[in-house]
Amino acid sequence: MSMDKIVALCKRRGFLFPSSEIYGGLNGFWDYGPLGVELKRNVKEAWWKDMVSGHDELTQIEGTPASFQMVGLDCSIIMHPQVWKCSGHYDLFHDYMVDCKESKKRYRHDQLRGRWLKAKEQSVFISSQTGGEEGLEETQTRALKFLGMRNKQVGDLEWESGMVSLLTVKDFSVVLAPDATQLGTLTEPREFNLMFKTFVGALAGEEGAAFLRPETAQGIFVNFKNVVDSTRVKTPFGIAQIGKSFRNEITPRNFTFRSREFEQMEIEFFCHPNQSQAWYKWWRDRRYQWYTNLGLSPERLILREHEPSELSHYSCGTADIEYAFPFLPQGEFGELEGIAHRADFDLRSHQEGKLVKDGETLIVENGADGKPRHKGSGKDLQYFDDRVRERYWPHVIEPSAGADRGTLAFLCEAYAEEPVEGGEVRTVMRFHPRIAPVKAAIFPLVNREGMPEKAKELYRSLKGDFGVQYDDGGAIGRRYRRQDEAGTPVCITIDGQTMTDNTVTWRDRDSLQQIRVPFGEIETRLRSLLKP
RNA sequence: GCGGGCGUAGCUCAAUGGCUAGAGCACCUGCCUUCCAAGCAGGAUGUUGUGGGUUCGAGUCCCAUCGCCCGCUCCA
Repeated sequence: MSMDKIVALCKRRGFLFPSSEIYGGLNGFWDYGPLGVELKRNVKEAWWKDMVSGHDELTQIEGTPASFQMVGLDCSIIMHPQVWKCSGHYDLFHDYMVDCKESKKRYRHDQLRGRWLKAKEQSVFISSQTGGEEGLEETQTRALKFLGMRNKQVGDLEWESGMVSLLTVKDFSVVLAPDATQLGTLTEPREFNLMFKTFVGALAGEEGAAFLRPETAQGIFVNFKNVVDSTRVKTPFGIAQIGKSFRNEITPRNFTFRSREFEQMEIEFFCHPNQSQAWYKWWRDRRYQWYTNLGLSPERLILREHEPSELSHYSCGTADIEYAFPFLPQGEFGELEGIAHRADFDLRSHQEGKLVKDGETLIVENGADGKPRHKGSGKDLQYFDDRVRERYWPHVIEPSAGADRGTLAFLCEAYAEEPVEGGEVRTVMRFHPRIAPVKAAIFPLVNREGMPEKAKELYRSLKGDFGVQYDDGGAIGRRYRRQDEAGTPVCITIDGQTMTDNTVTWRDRDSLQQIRVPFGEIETRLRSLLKP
């Protein structure tokens, strides 16, 4: 299925528009139109209902170690800057980059290193991206080439230092960049920030610098104590949040898949360390199931467990739920959701200071001065279980879903073109009724003989409880096709027979079947269609 | 960030540097219409992505810029 057609339908029918389009658009930002906003709201509401408000904490679900509670949260987008230092985002997302004017390549300033070499009466810095033995070899080869010497003249090279970081180099005019043939092709280091920087207070200045959150999860961790103290939740329990996040993606691409402003649906699930592996597996499988329940085909949806080498420094298990988007090459998948076992990394980091892995354990990362690199809050974020009088940092399972990515996957999955009688091709969005933007359309078969009045009466009676549309424009077939493109599961037509026996035509979007349904059954039928 | 391609009506596309930028579909109004984009009559639709330049004359040629797509890079 071609992505172009899906994008075109989204634009034409009002699912998605480029942001600020009349001014030429803005790369990495998108707007949801009238149909799109309903679709995305339905996705978010299905998630919130299935994960939070509809959760039964009294009953133990089969396959889980225990019953559990779920509560929600909605925290501010701008938080104390220290949050992002302790979470690791500041270090991970905040780099200085240097560009090579000759090779057009870009490097992280702190990742380049090299050796000083005496050459032609001056000192030059032969740089490399690799360290260790490999780096020594590489700088040697490059030095020979740069000086136009033969391999057997290796012994004549006059090295003035071992491998040192580019950070120690002040004068870039004597640096040979890793892919350059001449000196001084690197630009000055430029700040490269994947987090959106902003300023709190009317007066711009570094002391007011802050960041738009790159994820919603940290708001949950920093409110962990507040929630525990205010709600009587006991482990195991989860805190959920839906909200906007912001990342300065280098290459926004693939429609809304990689946007700079996006919405997340995240859960931090706090449990006893002994049970965390069991919970991790259960959440992973449950979240996969959620997507298939809402219509994503298992043929296009995979649950991919990360290789140990792929894992973040703190994680002891991560799985991605990935969808075979039409814009990806055959056999490739794009991430919809990550389910990570984060252990006690976050709570401890916000208490003690940013942690790093030391062998199998996590310790506070120290700066050059021997003090914590990023100081924590110092607040006790341990959980005290007064049922067994035990104090501990709960381990955390984090199912983190992209609302826009999920919505995009549902759009791609729903899109279908199929031949119909008469050689025509019909375009239909086969949304699960729960997420369909419009639940039912109401038509009078013709605009006379009391049909419009009867149809409007039905429309008004349903409008309060369901997203329904009224349409009396053009021929009936045209109206059906219009609703097919919007993904409306049911069209209800008031016709001549309605006037005599009080039944309507109930037309199914996918099968095109028409049945007669008594007026009084309409609401019940719609309701059962929308059951989870 | 680099390289390539593209940008004309809501959509698909025309228009040799030269007349008022057209056609089909879709859309709107009316008529007609008893079930899957039917018919008839009429109607509206454009700063040719944007800004400069060359030219008597630019949708067409040049430059810049924005956006989209593809590949690389980057990121994870």
